[in-house]
Amino acid sequence: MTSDPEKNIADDPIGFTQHDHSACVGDTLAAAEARCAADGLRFTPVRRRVLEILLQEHRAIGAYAILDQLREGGFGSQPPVVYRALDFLVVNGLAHKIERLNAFIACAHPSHTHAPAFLICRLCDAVAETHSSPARGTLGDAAKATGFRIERTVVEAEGVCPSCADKVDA
Amino acid sequence: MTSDPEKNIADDPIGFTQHDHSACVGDTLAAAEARCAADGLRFTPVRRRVLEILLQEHRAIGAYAILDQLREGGFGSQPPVVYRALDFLVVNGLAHKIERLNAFIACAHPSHTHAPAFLICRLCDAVAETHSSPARGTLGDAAKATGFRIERTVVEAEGVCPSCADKVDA
DNA sequence: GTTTCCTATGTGATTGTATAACATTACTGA
DNA sequence: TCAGTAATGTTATACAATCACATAGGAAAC
Repeated sequence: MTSDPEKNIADDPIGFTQHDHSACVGDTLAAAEARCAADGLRFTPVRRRVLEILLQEHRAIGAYAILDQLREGGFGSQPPVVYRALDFLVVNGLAHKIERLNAFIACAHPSHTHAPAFLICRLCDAVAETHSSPARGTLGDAAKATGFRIERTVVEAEGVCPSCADKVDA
Repeated sequence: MTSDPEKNIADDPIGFTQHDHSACVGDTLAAAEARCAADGLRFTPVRRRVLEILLQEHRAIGAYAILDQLREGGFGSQPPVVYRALDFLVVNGLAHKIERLNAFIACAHPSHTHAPAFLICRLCDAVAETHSSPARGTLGDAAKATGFRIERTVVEAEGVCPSCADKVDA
């Protein structure tokens, strides 16, 4: 499940589309660094490395898989190390947790705050990030009717991505 | 977190409303039994007991909490016992998993198939079930645009239920 | 420049969640 | 009755997350 370096350039499905992967890693990392500096947040080596791992993987990966990669880089190898870094990234909108998978993924749109939603392929585990406004629509109506105050939403769709659908149909 | 028998009659918040709880347990259990018989499914003692536990609790509870209660009834006491029963209930629409909580809850509308959505109170852990049509709206549009085929959706809103909001404001 | 405080990290231990693998039992239908 | 399948029992283990406490590092006050 480790990313193949051979595939890093313009050959990796993210959000089910192709793109220049190495550039996207570098760009996002630089953007994250800039934003942390601007907001007075400390973008420490561990946090940076964890975000880098998430960006390279470009699919949802579990905390312990991240930990394995951290270990190789000489960082602390105990679970709290990775969970603290992930918590920082999630709280500051640089990563998201996919509840369905108990796994994490780098945010695809870190620039603006949003209510993220995910499309999860059950065959290849690729995850595409989009956004939703669940507070509008049926759910929002139900909340309004009962007097429930929504603070945060989890919206995750499971199914088959176009690339895997092609393979299955073939 | 175990349900208090004293509260079982008409005094338990479900979906943030009051109702006759003992009747709802019995009725739902009977309905489940009837439906399994009709569909050729085996509503075995363990499965029945797990559904009963979920109905009595009427909030999301973890697999191991269920296991503790199973044990008392002389059922197998190993994790697979409860996970298999839960899987049966979830697959057949008699229970749902709340991904956000890694916990399970009896289905509130077992009669008709639906895309369930949940309102989760972060203060009292009460969970209300409603329904959504996430395939319509922003998420559906994104899926359509990328060619993703949605098979199942997880929609969970976290926030504060009306009852807890009253207490906080007071 | 040093002291102080707060934040972040390192580490060991533990708890909670979930599944793999395999043996055994029990229902169903030929 | 027998074979096949579905369900259960049980051991072990993998994966997920947190607690508690010690140590180090950076920022601000003095």
